[in-house]
Amino acid sequence: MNYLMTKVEMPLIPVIAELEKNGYLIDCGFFTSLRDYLEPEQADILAKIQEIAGLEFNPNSSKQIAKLLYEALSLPIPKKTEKGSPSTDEESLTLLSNENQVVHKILQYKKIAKLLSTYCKFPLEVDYDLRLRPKYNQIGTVTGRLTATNKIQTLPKEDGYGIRNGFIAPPGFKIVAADFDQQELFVLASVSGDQAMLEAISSGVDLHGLVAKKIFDLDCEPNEVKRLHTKKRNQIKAIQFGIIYGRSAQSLAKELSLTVEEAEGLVKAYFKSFPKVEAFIENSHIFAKRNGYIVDVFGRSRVLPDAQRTGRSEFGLLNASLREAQNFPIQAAASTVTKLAMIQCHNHIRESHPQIKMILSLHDELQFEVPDEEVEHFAAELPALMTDLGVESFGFKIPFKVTVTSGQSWGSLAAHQQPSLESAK
DNA sequence: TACTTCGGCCAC
DNA sequence: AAACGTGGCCGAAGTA
Repeated sequence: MNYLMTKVEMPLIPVIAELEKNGYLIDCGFFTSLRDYLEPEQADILAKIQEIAGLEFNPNSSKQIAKLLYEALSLPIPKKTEKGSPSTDEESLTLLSNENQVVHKILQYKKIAKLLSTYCKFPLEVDYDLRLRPKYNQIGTVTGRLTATNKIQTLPKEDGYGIRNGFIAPPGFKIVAADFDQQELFVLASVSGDQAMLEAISSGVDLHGLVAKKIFDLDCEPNEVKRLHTKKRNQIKAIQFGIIYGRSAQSLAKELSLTVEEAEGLVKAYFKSFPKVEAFIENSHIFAKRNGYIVDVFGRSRVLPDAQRTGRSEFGLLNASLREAQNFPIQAAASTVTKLAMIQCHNHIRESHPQIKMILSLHDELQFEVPDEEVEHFAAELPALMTDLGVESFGFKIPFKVTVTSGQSWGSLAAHQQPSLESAK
């Protein structure tokens, strides 16, 4: 039997069962108060929009918005949807927001509508004990990641109202969260075997800052790049994420307000610094073209029949496949790393901390509900539990890094006091 | 009423 | 026309 089946997926089943049994405690009062605050706001904004557009106008309808903006008001169409209709998404509306006051109001309305329709209904979805119990799907993605119901994986971070504050620990308990730092970049460095990137990561400094310093030849410390050269650091950040996603120079250029040539130059400089990253990407493309599938270091595979297309008219399909081939070995291996960490945490809790509950798994993060008196101890144990995974033979020669935070709610997690790096060694 | 498609938007 | 990978889920509108 192969590794993934015997050491990952099968042992994970009882962990997921626990996760589903535990659920996440909800502060229902928080959400009903927020709803009661937002509903009149929404009604006010709707009234103002309807003054301009007519009484039966519904800003929840993209069709009606398009009709109003592009027909009645004859505003220019910034972009179209996949099917060719004039787009009314946030990006388009923001571009038009100076043209007409109603656009601004529609944007405000959409923000509130999203919160009310999607993120204020948890009180209706909790069980008798006020716990939300998402269902995890172990085979919900092609890459090995978990999927989950109840929007537990898509709670907004910067919504202005602190939605995450409504996800709480009971009295006498704290939420303890553990995140892998830059998990996918660690994976990329490891599976590509790029010595420069591995060293950059091992150094423990801000990775985007360090790479920006290297590529732009900055003369400050890597950890100061974020403050002193924010823009340059953001460019590197976009490039590094772009590599994980197979992003084109063209779309990088658009996001960073650069010319395509400038973006291409940056990517070139990046690859010059990390040659094995470039080779790894090329090899992923070549493998997928040759074989019609791709496989990661743990043996997880994905069929990619479109990678073998050759026709001119199939170029789009081919390229989409090659991006998938490029992303898969990174995202898939990262998902296995998280699953291994889940299994270790679960086993350790079962043996030593019967009061602790695992309550969330979110791609590169795990959360636990921990009795106050055990928080210190468990927080200190977590990094080793999640990083000593026995995966050296799969190419992971440098340890992953984990950051632990804790707090009364998901929205108020704060850095946990950690032992210094020196004493950890 | 039930289901599907579309446009849109939230996360990692 | 766009050109960024993996998803869930919302309301509107159309269809069975």
